[in-house]
Amino acid sequence: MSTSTDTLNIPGLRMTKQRKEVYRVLTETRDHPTAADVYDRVKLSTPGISLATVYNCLETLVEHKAVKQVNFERESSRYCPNLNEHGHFHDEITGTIHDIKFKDGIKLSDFLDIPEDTHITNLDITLRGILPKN
Amino acid sequence: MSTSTDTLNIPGLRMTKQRKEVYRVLTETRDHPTAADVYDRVKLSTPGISLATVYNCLETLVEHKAVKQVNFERESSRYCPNLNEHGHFHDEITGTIHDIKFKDGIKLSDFLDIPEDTHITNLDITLRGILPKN
DNA sequence: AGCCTTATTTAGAATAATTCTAAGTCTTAA
DNA sequence: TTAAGACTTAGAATTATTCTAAATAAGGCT
Ligand SMILES: [Mn+2]
Ligand SMILES: [Mn+2]
Ligand SMILES: [Zn+2]
Ligand SMILES: [Zn+2]
Repeated sequence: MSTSTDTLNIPGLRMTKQRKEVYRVLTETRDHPTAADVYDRVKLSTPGISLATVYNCLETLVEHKAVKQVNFERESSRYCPNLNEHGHFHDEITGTIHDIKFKDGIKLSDFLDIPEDTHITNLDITLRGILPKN
Repeated sequence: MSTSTDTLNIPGLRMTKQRKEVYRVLTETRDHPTAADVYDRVKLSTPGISLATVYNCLETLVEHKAVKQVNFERESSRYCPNLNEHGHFHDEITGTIHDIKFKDGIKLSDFLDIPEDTHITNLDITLRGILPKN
């Protein structure tokens, strides 16, 4: 919940102003913004940045596993700085997206029928729905 | 596993040749084809069909819950005639996509931390990985 | 500091999946 | 039969994203 003030550092990468700002925007408000959202926010502090650079920075951050890319259906990709394994819930009333934790100690094979020893490299769980007592 | 010979019938919809053929192609080979794949296959029996019509038919079938639309990351949508609730596994070696059953009697809240009484309208689970002894 | 090499950024063009538009065709129900 | 509406079609448009090529910035080294 608290904002880390550590500077992002990825070995072999130049921590340019643009990369730092894109990353800062993602950690500052964890609302799963799209690239266009990030662009709008970064422009406030870095007016000269281009949308291409925002896409480049996001791609770099994703490649280096500093953030996650999250897709809902065929909408624009969204970006998430939560590196813990988690799913996403899209609230149909408010439009907000919430991180969903997996129950502690649960294994994929506890709820999915997958062959023994399958090596899972990626797992995406996304839900849409309506929260109670809304 | 057996192919049903029942004709698809959706109340209020005209079962045109195009819709029947698109649906037949989807049930005939359950390999999760893209719209372009479906187009190629339907053209064999219905050479005059247009890609727009394939998209229209797929959209109609999805809207009426006769088939499911499945998305992997930002790839082209794929289509699946399996109406049981299931997830998808994308085999990174062969590129094939497999349906994944949920374990019997499992509830979402058994493995996900969601507020009580949340009304889930949609659930997407997709995995990528490598099968054993490949 | 000045110079060189390479990474990064940038604007704009290109791409690709999908959706839209408008016109033609088919179905169905009086 | 005929009119209304449903459906299909070709091609244009849209939109998120990626690509291209030129400009700039960052480091490393002297
Ligand atoms: Mn996210
Ligand atoms: Mn599928
Ligand atoms: Zn998240
Ligand atoms: Zn399926």
